Amino acid sequence: RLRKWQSRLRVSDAAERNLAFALSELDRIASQLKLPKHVEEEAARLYREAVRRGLIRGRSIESVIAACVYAACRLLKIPRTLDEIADIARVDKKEIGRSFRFIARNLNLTPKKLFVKPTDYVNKFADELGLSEKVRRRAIELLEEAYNRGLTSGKSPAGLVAAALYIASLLEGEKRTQREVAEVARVTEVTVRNRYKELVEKLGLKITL
Amino acid sequence: MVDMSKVKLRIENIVASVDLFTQLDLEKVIEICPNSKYNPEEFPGIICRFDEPKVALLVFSSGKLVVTGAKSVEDIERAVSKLVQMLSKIGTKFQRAPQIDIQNMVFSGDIGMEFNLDAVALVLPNCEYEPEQFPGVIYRVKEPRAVILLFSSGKIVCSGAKSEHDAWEAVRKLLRELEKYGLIEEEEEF
DNA sequence: GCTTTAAAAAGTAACAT
DNA sequence: ATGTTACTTTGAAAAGC
Repeated sequence: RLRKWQSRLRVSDAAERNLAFALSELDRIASQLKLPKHVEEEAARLYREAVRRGLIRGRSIESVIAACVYAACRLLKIPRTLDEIADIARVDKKEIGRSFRFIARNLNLTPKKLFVKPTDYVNKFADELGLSEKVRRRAIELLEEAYNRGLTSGKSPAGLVAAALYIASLLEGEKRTQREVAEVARVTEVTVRNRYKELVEKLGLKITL
Repeated sequence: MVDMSKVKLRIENIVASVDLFTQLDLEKVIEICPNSKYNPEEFPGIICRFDEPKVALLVFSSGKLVVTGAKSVEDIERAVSKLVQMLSKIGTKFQRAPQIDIQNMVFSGDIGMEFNLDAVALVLPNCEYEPEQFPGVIYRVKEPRAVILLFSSGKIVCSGAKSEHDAWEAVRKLLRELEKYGLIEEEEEF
C-alpha cells in the first residue's frame, strides 16, 4: 500500500511539474507575442482540457502549448500567424500544426469556431504597415469581391490579405512594396505576386503604376 | 439518390503486405536485386524497385514484404511472383503460396463541380479545413474507413480504402453529406 | 512516435537562372 | 522575375529503435 501511495505521489508530482512547465512556457510565449490576458487564459484552459483528455500522449508539451496558443488566438479572433508562434516556440511549425489539428479535432474546435475574418488580418497587417483606414477599406472590398468570385477557396488567407493590401496601397497612393507586405503576412513575395496577378486579372483591375 | 454519374475515380497507388512464409537472408537477397538499397542502420528492409510491373518492394528478413506503387492488384501479384522466382534461383524454398493483403488504396478523382470550401467547412460535420496549411478539406468516413481530400476544383483524393468498392462507397457518403447540407447545388455565386 | 515506400490533389516555399 | 524541384496533407504495412 505504501508503494502505491508513493507512486501516486510521484505521478501527481510529475503531472504538476509538467503543468508548471507548460504554463511557464505559455507565459513566455504570451508575453513575447504581447497577447491579451484572456487569450493566455483561454490557451491555459485548452491545455488543461487537452491534458485531462490525454491528448498530450506522444506529443511534446511545447508543441501542444504552442498549438493551444494558436487555437486560443483563432477562437478569440486575435490574428496571429502560425509562423509568429513558431518563431518563439522551440518546436518547428510543422509539429505545432500537427498538434493544433489534433487538439482541434478532439476538443471540437470546428472550422466555424476557428474562423477568423480576413478583415481582422487586414487590420493587423495594416497596423504593422502603417496603412490608413482608406486602404484597409479598399483591401476589404477587394477581398469580398474575390470571395464572391470564387477566387479564395483553398488559398492562403494571409497571402490573399497581403495581395489585397498591396493592391489597395497602390490604388490609394500609399504604396508598400510586395516585399514589405509579404514580410508582415509571413508569406513569400512570390505568393503575394501570384495572388496579386490573379486579383488584377480576374477582377479586371487597372493598375497604372 | 445521390447523383454519382459525373464522379470519376482513378487508382493511383495500392499498398499491400505480403507474407512469403520463409525466412530470408537479406545479404543474399541484395545480390539478386538490381536496383536495391539496404541500410539496416536506417531501415530494416531492402528497398527494391521493379520496372515491370512498376512497383517498389520492401523486403524483410522475416519473409514479409510491403509492395507499393502498384496501379492494380494484378501488378502486385506479378511483382510477388517475380520476386519469388528470383528468390527460387537463389535456392529459397517455398512451403506454400504467398499471402497477399491489400492494406491501402489511393484514388484521385473528380466530383465534377466546384466548391466553396469555406462554405463546406462551415456546415459539413467532422471535417477539417486549414487553408493556411493545406488547400483541401479533409473528410473522414467511418464506414468504410477512408479519408477524402476535397479541393475547390471538385477534384478529390481518397485514401485508406481497402477496395475500389469501398472507395466509391466512401465518396458516395461524402456526396450524401454535401447534398444533405445543401452544398451540391451550384451555389456558385457570380 | 520515428525510420522507408508510392501516388494524387493544389498551394506555397526554396533555390536556381 | 521565372522556372524547377520539393514539400505540405491523407492512408497502411513491414522490424526495430
